[in-house]
Amino acid sequence: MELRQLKYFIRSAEVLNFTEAANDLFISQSTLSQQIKQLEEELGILLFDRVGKRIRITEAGNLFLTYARQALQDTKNGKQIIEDLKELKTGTLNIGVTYGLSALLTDTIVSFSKLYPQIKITVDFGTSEDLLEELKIAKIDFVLSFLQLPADDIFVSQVLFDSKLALVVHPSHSVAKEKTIDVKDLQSISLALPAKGFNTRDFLEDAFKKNNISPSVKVELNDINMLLQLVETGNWCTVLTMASVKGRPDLQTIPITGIDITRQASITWHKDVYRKKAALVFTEMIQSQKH
Amino acid sequence: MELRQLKYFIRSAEVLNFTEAANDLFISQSTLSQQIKQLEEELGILLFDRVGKRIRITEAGNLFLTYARQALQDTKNGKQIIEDLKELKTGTLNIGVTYGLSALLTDTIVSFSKLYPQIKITVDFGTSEDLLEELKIAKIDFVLSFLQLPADDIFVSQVLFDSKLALVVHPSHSVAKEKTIDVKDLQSISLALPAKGFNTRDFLEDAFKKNNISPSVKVELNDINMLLQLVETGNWCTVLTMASVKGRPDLQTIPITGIDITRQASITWHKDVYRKKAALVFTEMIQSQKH
DNA sequence: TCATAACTATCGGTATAACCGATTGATCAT
DNA sequence: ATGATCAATCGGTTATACCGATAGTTATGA
Repeated sequence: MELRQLKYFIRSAEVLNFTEAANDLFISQSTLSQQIKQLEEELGILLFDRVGKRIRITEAGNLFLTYARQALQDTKNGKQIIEDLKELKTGTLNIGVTYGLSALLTDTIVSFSKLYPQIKITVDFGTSEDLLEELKIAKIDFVLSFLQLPADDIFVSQVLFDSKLALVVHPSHSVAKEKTIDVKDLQSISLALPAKGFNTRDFLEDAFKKNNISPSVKVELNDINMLLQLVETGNWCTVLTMASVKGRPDLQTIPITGIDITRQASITWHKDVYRKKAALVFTEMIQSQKH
Repeated sequence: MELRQLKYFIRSAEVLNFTEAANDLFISQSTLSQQIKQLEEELGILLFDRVGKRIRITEAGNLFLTYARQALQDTKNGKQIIEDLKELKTGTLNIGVTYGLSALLTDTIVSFSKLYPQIKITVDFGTSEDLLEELKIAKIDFVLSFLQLPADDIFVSQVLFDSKLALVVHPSHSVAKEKTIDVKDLQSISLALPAKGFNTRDFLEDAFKKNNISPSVKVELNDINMLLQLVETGNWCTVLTMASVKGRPDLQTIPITGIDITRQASITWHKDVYRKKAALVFTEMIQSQKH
């Protein structure tokens, strides 16, 4: 039994005329006759009575017709949901994002949701390591993070935009009046930084080392929001990319001079995993936003 | 898209391993790979991610899986109902019967219904002409009637049993004490007979004519039950086949001598219409009953 | 690190069966 | 009667489902 035969059968049952049904189905009458016969043989029962030059559906045919129609409808529904998925009328988008880039997500999520309200979005915060592991098992569709050498060639990355590291201070802080700050001067400021292991912290640590600078780190935190809350008290400063402080107008960013500490925000995909349309559209929206 | 491909897809989704699925499906791995690919091309979307030597179902695949399963289930249901029909677990039996033979139906309906309680039975009473018309358009499965020349060769008939015509009287009637009655003596008895046009009446009329007998018909009725009710009053007698009075122990049948008035109960089928199993079993039960 | 096993994709060839046109045989309308 | 209509059948062609072999990849283990 094949869907083809069910289609033939249904049309034949509708018009009760093999010749006409065959025309409708764009096949020859002989083919239709054969296929119906084949279906009848498989079911072990006649679906039509051949009375004279007419056909009439049998009780069995009528009973079977319901199920044939249903089966065909199911395949149509299945096709439709795939179309919906392609047109972003359904589905789920699973985003992985590191803490440092979480701030830039908000705007895109808002506009994406407005355009495609039927798409469900889940956001997974985590360290790069955690997220790449999730990406590996396709738990998330892509990872937004700062660029790092791909440890595994099952991943491919592309750069979204550059974002410089800057000193983040509260306006009440004494250095808040400065237009810029030299990297050497960072040593004299009490800093609150992301905990070691955080991507940005490791990058910073590396940059300090290369410039023989030993900053005075007073607080380490594994949560960027808490970190920014501490900065808001005015007791500490921190160093983050500009992108990380997006949407926090109460805080001030002061460019750091004497060192090039530009990070590249990037998106990472699994090499082999199908890139669902929702993911492609979403990342295009991120890239088209100004940073 | 064909059911074959859906089966392949479903099994593949279940074991997430083409090689194993191919074994389960008794096809080669290459064939499975090709068929899945074909399905994916038709849907315009990947159903599986091929990551390394593994496959993983995509979001689209998961969505589609539900519908594929449903479609397949529908065909199974369709097959099952056909099987049930063959096994007499469902379906409808439409019986056409002339008034004269309606009495003999009761016992068979009772025992058939006991054996196959899920089969719905409808009984259509009517004249032979009406019933044969219904048989022609397959509104009924067969006709139980007294044998007559098949006016149309789209019908085929077979004899069920012989049934003699007899005088039907109520015990209170004056002739009730007689063991037999000669056909000539019928002329002296007030008769209530089926209306002209009724098969039995026409047969009787013909027999009377051939024997130069003119009975005194006092009442004509187009309903056998009403006729028998009249006979029960003791005021009239009637002439019917023995079969017609089956199940009426309150009435007495007196054989008519001096004339051979044997009728043949028969079953008539449409030549070309599929004989459903319920109908075949039912008629076999009728034939196996004693008359 | 290298070999091996496990797994999927692809290629070329074969066999099956879907398909067609022509024909037959039947029925229906005129 | 006669032609029109319709389904079944036959023989031949084409499409394709299928297979085995193989390539290419990844995971496993010595």
